[in-house]
Amino acid sequence: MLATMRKERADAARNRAKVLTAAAELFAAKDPRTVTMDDIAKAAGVGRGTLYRRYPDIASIAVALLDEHERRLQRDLLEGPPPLGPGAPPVDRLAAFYAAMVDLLETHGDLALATEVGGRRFEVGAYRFWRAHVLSLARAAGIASPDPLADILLAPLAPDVFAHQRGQGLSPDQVKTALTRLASVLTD
Amino acid sequence: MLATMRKERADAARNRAKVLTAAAELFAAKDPRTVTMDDIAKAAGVGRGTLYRRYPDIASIAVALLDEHERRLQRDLLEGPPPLGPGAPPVDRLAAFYAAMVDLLETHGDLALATEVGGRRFEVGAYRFWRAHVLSLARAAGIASPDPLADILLAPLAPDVFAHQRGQGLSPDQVKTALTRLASVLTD
DNA sequence: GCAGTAAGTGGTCATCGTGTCCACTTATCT
DNA sequence: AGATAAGTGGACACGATGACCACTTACTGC
Repeated sequence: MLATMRKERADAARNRAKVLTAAAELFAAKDPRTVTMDDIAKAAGVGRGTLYRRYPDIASIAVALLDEHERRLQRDLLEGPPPLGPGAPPVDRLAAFYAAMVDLLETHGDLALATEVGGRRFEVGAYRFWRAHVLSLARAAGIASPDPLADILLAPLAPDVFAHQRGQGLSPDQVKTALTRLASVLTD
Repeated sequence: MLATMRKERADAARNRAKVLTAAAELFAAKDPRTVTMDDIAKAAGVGRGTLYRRYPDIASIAVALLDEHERRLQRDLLEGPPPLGPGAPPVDRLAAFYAAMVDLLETHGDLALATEVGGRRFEVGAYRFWRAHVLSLARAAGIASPDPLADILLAPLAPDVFAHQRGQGLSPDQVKTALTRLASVLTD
């Protein structure tokens, strides 16, 4: 019952790669929220059916592209060196997390925006991970009821918020500084 | 040049009212983000063209409905009694603003969600007002560069964030408490 | 009152994106 | 080589958008 699983067909793997690179280029080229399934299919040179076989919607494609970058950060948060990883005070760890997320948004903000279509932001796995992390930091800081605070502390990292700030002429460093101040709510 | 302006026709005013009440009911009845122009036109008993004459999109209708409620809060912020209005310390004013916004979201969250379609959240007039208010509070608190902080402090009030928190079982009071803690970043 | 006029009305139309479906092709296993 | 299931891609139906325009109606100045 475990030997019956065929490995992925070679042409399927090739198409998967073509789809992902084509999608990445499209997301980077124009407003990610206006990219359509048809655009990606055409750019990748595959049919729409092929696209829908693996990805139910645009957001899934963007999530697949973001995945590897997010995984690295997630690993660093769990077992990397302080202040990102364990060992530093909660306030510093939160500030470090904020800074890392700003870097992530700065380099892959287009993908992050694309994952937002349909308003599924809170349902993707990554959000739950970030939330669990912030929640544990808040607990470690001795916050009484940290649950409502977790979503509040994550809200400023919403892709559209960051994009808006960048569009207003704010630099990533300015945002990082402001977020570091925000992290101080874990003091007391 | 001022006598040449005709007043609004009686039937137009009647239709405007029919549209607004019908839209309010629809937004309250189902997920506001799934309400369509056709739905509203049908429910109001008018044609689609009539709808588009005054409102370019769904968000405009929701904005029109939210407007009066938001205006009252805006007036209180500018000239109401403390701690909402002038007179109290910035931290307390921010906390009071947060509490008032939670109440607004609790009673009219459906409209707030409807104004978000198309991702125009930062372009509507209300956002600029809230931002200017928070900005002035941050300045009054002696924050060095308050501009990046303003958007960050407003992010937790995004309609979808609040809706998500409510959906997770959090009560308005819990959210208010957490936001009050957040307001303490204006201390120092 | 009574035209004249412009605002208002409502249905139709073209367009676009979505997601499903299915007949056909092709890689992989035996 | 033949069987089999995975994979492919184009066609299709559907739903929503927003523009368009011929018709109607309420206000205007005479």
